[in-house]
Amino acid sequence: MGRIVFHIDVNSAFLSWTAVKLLNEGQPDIRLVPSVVSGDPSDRRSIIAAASMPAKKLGIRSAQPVSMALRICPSLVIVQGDWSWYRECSQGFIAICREYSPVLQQFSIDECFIDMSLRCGGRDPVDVATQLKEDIKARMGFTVNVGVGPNKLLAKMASDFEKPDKVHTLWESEVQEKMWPLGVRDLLWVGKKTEERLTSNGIKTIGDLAKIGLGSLSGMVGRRYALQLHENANGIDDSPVETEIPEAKSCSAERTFAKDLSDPKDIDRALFNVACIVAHRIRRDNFRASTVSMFIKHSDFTVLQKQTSLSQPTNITAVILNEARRLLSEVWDGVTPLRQVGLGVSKLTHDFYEQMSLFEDPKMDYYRQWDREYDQKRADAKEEPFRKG
DNA sequence: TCTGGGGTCCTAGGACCC
DNA sequence: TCTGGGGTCCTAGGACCC
Repeated sequence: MGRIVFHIDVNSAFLSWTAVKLLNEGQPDIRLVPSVVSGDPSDRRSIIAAASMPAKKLGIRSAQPVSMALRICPSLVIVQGDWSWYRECSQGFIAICREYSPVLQQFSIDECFIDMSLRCGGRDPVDVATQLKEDIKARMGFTVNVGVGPNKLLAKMASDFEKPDKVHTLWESEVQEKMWPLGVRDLLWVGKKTEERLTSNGIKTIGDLAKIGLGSLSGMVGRRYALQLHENANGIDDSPVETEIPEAKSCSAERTFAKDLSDPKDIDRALFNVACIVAHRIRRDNFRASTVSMFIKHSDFTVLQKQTSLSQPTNITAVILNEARRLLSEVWDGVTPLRQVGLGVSKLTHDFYEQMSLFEDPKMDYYRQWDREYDQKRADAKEEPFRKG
């Protein structure tokens, strides 16, 4: 008995969700006109998080700078994103999917897989998928694509076919006809770099990838990755629908400046801000971190990253900030303009057997108090999720 | 046109230990 | 004195995802 997996993907998620919110407020449906959702629209450097179908028809795409989209379409409607509303919408459609199967894996804020192997009850999976799609539309007010296949990979590839508001299948018997003619870039896990490497070797379609020998593919992308690409191009994917939410492994925050900055005071202020955010998030989720990393992005987009291990895991803002400052002084000359600074922590643990050192810095008590007050103030404030979804 | 913010995993070299 | 091999940890960098 083969498996049946659905992949549910919200169409232009942030844009659809914003449209529903505006409709609730009695405003016109932005899905019907060229419109986009962005971060801060007043920031010249903000980019597009989602575009409506009419905007897409004009060539406006996610990840484009807003300024570029405005040049294409000066009358473009630009709306700022609302994270807490998006979380509500996400939870809503995930809950509906869960009614269809409890074996559900959330893949991102707007995508999930459900294992439907035991849940179709003899009905045509396409009928069940169509019912799910209509159910979400009726109850939530936005549309989704549902991909139906024998595994997660093919279900996800299928949901990416024609949009919006569609159900597509991609069974093993359809792989040749529906997937092999597509460009390699359309295959999951093939990004820009791998596409370049493959096409320069004459591998243009997923079918080319499926048929090439593993040996020569290994020479292009490395053995391990070659194995995965080769299997996926042939429609093979044994990975289960994972219902467990994995523990976070890292937490980071970064700030891109409206203009590149070179004044150490400005850089330090930004570093302070991201340290507060990161430390607050790990405290909120009961973690301590043993590794602190810091990164800078130059005007030309080159990134320098530096990390250090702590002798003891911490969640204290001041400790994290101090390490980051030390790392910054090692990677930055204090003069070169910077586009972005970021700070991350990893090696996260819930172990709280704190080694009370006799020589603990007496300032630690003060730092902890400062953090408590910070957390208190932040508790009611709007908070972005630690991880999407 | 001029490129956000937040994650995961893999690789590769050097240090260190047995 | 010189020669190994294997395992693990650390750090830097790069690829991918949404």
